[in-house]
Parts: sequence; C-alpha cells; structure tokens
Amino acid sequence: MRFWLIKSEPDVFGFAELMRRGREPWNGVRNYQARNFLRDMREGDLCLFYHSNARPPGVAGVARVCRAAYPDDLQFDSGSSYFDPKSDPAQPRWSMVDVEPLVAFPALVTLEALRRLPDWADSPLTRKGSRLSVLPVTSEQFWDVLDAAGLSLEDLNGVPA
DNA sequence: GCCAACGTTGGC
DNA sequence: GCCAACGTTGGC
Repeated sequence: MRFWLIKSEPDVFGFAELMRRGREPWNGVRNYQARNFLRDMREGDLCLFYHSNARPPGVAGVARVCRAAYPDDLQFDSGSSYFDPKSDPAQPRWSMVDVEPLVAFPALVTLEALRRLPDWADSPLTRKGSRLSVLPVTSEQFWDVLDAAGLSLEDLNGVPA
C-alpha cells in the first residue's frame, strides 16, 4: 500500500462533498507529472485529501483509491473545460482514479502545521511555488499527519496494519 | 531546440 | 486581489 496527497479546492469539491457522494472519479488532472502519479495508484492506496486555495489550506481527511487509473472521460467531452481536442480516443492522454472517503479529520491539519513537521520540510507541497496536484507521500509523512489530526491506525476503518 | 509570451496555480 | 512560480505553446 502506498500513500498520496491529492489537492482539491473546497469551493469546487471539498472533503465533505466526497463524504456525501461516497465515491467520486478524480478527474480533470491535466498535468503530466500528476497524471503519471495517478497511473501509479493502486486500489487500496491511501490519499491525504488536501484543501488548496482555501483559508486556511490543509488536509481535511483521508480517502482511499477504490479504482485504479482508467481514461478520464472529460477529455473527450467538448462541452467540458477539461476537454482536450488533441487526445486520441485510441490512446487517451489523461487518466483518472476513483476515490472514496475513509475518515474526516476532527480538525483541518493546516499547511502551517505541516510545515512544522520535520518529514514535510522537503515535500513538493511545502516548497514554494509548487503546483503539483497529485504527489506521493512517504509513510512517515502520512502517519505524521494522522498523528497531528489526533488519529491512529484504528481510526482507519478496515485498513490493514 | 530555443525562448518569450501567456495562462494557471495557489499562498498570502 | 496580488503576484511569484511554474508549465505549455508556438514562432523562429
């Protein structure tokens, strides 16, 4: 099992919305590096759900990958802002995964709090100017954040140790 | 293949 | 709303 961080703007789609829906395709990623990380995801991987462009920004909860990468349908939808006319249906350029909510944090673990965690000092997330919307995190980084949220493995329902 | 112009991200 | 940082585009 691997760990990731995925960004979303809460004004557009926040963790609470994921809780309401129960499951959601993680579409609209249009950056090659982020796409490649999506393609590395496996069912069961855990994702820190990060609220960007928010006041304050931070991690709102944990989601689980419930379907590995498959073609993002919005790339072929000419009415979508994520439409990509250069994408070949025979070899789709963009991918998405499905995620489901696992646990909502009692309180946001803010970016400011993340910056104080030693394991997060050299992350693309905390580095100035980084815009990567899907990134791998180490298990140390993941459990640091869980700890900062006041949670532990037992709170991650059904996740094997 | 270079690089200037442009659009977007995202913290503040 | 500002603007720094970054990725992409397209002329040459």
